[in-house]
Amino acid sequence: MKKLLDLISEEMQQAFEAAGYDKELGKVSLSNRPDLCEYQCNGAMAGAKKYKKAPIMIANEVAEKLADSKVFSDVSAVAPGFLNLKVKEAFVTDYLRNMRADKKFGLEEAKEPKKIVIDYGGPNVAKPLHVGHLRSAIIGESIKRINRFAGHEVIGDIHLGDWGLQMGLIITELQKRQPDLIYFDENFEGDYPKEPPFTISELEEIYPTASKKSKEDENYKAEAMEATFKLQSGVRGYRALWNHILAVSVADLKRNYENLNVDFDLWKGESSVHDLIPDMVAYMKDGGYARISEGALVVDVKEETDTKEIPPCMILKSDGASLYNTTDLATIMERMKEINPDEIIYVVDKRQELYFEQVFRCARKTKLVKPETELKFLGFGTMNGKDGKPFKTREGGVMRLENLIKEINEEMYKKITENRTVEEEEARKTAQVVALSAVKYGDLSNQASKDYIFDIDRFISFEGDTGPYILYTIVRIKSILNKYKEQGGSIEGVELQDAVSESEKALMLEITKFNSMMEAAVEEIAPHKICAYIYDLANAFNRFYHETKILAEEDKEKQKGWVALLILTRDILETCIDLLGFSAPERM
RNA sequence: GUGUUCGUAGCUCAGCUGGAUAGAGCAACGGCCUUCUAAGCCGUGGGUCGGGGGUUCGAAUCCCUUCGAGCACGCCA
Repeated sequence: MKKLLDLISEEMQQAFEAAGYDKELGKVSLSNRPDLCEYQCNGAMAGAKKYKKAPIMIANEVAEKLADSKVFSDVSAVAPGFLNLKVKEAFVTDYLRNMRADKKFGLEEAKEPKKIVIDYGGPNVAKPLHVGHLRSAIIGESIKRINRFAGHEVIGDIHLGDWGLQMGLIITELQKRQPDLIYFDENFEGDYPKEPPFTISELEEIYPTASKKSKEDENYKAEAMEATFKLQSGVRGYRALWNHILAVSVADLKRNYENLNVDFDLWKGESSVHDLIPDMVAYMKDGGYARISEGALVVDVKEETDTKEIPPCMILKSDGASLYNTTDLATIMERMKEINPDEIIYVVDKRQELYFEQVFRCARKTKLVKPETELKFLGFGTMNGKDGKPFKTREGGVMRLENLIKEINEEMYKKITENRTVEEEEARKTAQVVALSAVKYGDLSNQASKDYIFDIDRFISFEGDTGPYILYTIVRIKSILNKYKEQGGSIEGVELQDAVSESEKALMLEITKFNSMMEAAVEEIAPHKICAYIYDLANAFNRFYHETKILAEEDKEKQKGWVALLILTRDILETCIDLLGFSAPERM
């Protein structure tokens, strides 16, 4: 569907042309003076110079041509040359009817659907999720959904940190604690047990202990590196242990992400590409891309146009070991081979921007990707506490994600049960749903690239620009629709009617913005635009709600029109929050 | 040092490819419930858009400069 502003602009452009001016001048935008008009056109002022005419004269001539317009109910030329516009109710109604009939409420699906891989989440195996993982999960999930809605094929990959020294550390510590485990018996040739020799909580305790020891003790560190090497070279028992670690850890991660309403299509990790590394390194050497610098293997990625020094992209460390770059490049190689995406989006902490710039350039230069493959870095800012410094627990440690969510759920439960009687089970459930909206909306309503202040009290508030406020609005609509049905009304075949009040028209005009908003959100990868939109939409609805008694309306046709409007508003709001990654309860 | 992002109301944030009087929310104050969820709605006060220059008929927005803050700058991920 065409965007409303485009339709209006076309009408205006015809008028400009009819009056003898360049039609390009007839571009219409939203009014920035809602007290004066709904839309405005500034073309007369832009054309004043070209036609050596006072802008107001041009505006007047154009306005005359629009006297019988089917689109505008009011066109007035105002000094110094603004064209102030109001649209006809029927024109808006017609547009909304088309929106209702359209699957995507008027958003045109991508003409050439792209295959997009989104790399987000990025947790480490055997380490609990902490607040640092929250943004990547929330933003990545939303972007995945937004792109799918726009008609693209999207594959979400969690990209686990499941390889390297951290695994060696765990195995080493395990060996210290349980040296008799069959996995450490080099002569064992039978099948290893199916049950892991540890639980997730043990695992989560083992890693920090091992990490600490290795920092204090050289010998311990050497052992861990040895274990890492054995694992990577495929020693059976080590591989079997690693598989246990992975399985236990992934099960726990899945549970945690599920609570966040986040899921991944692929659970690949650094280990997935380990075997590809030798070939890739050989390819880079043979292709003449890589050279030795200070003992390390690097690919130069600086370009003529750089305003700063871009260091080369390191492929192998001077000790010959692989590093972050190596696995990331190998992952790109693997993705191109197995998925062949048109685009890969990395949802990563913005501090890694330079690093990814190097990786992207390297991938291009070495032709790991096609020239037309887009590699996008979506860096997000830090989640800070109220003091403006990185978010910490009260004790100053890193906050576990699970605990944070638990705490917020508890706060929300308290709020919900305050001054009202709700069944325990429903209250718990509702609290969880509303709490998730609070956290996600709190995060996504900020521009991803900026740091933001994580203020629980503000986010879980039901007042103002918050997730709970949006949910409350949806629940209100649902409640009216339910009561309407209880009264014997049918929602089948209800049809939108022309607005009869200011607030109703304002609500309808707000709804019409959906497709242009979505287009921008997709184009700019900007979930916060959806937040801003639904907040405005919720406000417009609540204003309308306040002055319109729907259930008490005598005129049944009028009432049906409102019911249709309610349904459309609800559907759009629910579609939007789904794109943000949360949902609304039936009651709250 | 180099690069980069940012600086908008007391606080937290919007502000699209330059347009009229710079917007929300919170906090403060004042109204509105015998009627669909008052977790709401309506209203009041609050601003040198960090400073200075420039481009333009017109700048929070574009350019330059300056001050201030964050972040990144080869063997961590």
